[in-house]
Amino acid sequence: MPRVSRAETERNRIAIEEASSRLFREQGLRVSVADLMGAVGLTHGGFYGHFASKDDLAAIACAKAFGDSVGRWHKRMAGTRDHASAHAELIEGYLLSQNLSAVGTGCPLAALATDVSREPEDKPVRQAFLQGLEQLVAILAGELRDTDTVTARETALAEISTMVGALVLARATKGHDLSGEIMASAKRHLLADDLRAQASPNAMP
Amino acid sequence: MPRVSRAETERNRIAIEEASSRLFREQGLRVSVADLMGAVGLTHGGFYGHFASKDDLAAIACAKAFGDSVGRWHKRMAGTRDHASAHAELIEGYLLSQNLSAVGTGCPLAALATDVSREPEDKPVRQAFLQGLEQLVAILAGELRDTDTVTARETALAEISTMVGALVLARATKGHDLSGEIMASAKRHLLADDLRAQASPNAMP
DNA sequence: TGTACATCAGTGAACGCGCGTTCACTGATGTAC
DNA sequence: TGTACATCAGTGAACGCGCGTTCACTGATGTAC
Repeated sequence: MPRVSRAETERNRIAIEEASSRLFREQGLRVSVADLMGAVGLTHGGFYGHFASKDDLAAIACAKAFGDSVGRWHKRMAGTRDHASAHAELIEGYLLSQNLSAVGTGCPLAALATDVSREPEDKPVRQAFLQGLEQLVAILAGELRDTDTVTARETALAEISTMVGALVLARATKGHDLSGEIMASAKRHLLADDLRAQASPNAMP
Repeated sequence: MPRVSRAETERNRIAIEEASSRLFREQGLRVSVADLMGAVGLTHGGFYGHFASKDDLAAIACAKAFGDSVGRWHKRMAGTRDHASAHAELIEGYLLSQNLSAVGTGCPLAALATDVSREPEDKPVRQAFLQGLEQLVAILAGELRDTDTVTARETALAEISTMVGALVLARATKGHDLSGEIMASAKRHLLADDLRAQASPNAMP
């Protein structure tokens, strides 16, 4: 039954983007167009009525995944009393053990970084990834009141590296004790840094 | 010209393993059997004379990649005066900017973690990855003389998470300023921790 | 050392399958009157 | 509001291609005498 209403078409487009955002994170950018369309109950042929190419959708889906993360990070910080506790909340929320399995709804940095690094430089998904990473870095740095913004950014970059590395390694070793050890160790070290920062003169808001 | 000598056959097998170890890291576990064989000048049909399956070779190639890393880590530490400088050497050697491009000869943790995490639990490459990671953790923890071995292991796990995350994110943003910033920030934070550890009572060897 | 023959490493066609993208087609939606 | 018709979202076959694995075959290597 072809030719659906305009409202239905728009809903389909959004559904494809959402399903792709999830499936790309779960299975990588190699998921087939047929699988992406099938996930919302459509066939592959209609894909090009919505998107110029699979590469185009990859960039859109990647940006959408970062948008979800930004929203989740803001929501987590909403209930906190100060910058220090907001910062700790972000770290603890990121290194929750349940995030191990939640690849499709989880952080696109951990899910897509390696896939993106293997994409040619001109692919649009690289730009989406770069901008998404910058957004998350800015949020985390915003909760760090170090000596200056340069130091805050550097610290945020190092901390995000730790969080992403821990999640990626813990996922690769899922089912073994090491997996949980990695998550716990990363969390403990990041929060210990927090305590040191709070103890230092310019640490409090 | 089929049927080569036994010595030649053995050399071919080793060449396939070495090429695979490199190609899997560069392009992921999805590299085709034909490409792997083609990389050493053979055709795809002969593959199953050497290996039971592509999954089998993936585990062998992964283990080989970790073996290379272990060798490189030991070589780096060889010229150092004490545990603290050996530890710093490992961090600096890992976060060299030239490692950004050297995916095929670089650390399998950064190159393969996401691919491995997407493999089913029973695939042999997961075991090879787990054992390889444990080897690298043991080496790094061995250079950390914290209060006890448990703390050393925890610190090593957090540090390796930082190193892997930084390399993975820097590769995904290659060509942009952010890429170098990530590597530099991770290195600086890890080495700053080193100084704190050296200043603490049980830090020196 | 020389000969006859068994072995088996590597070849390339074939298996059934899936890939990204294109396109003629269908028929319900949207619109002009 | 009702009718006629143009639009176009989605379908499914088709394009050329590549996938992992199998297998009959080839002919140089290895071995038994």
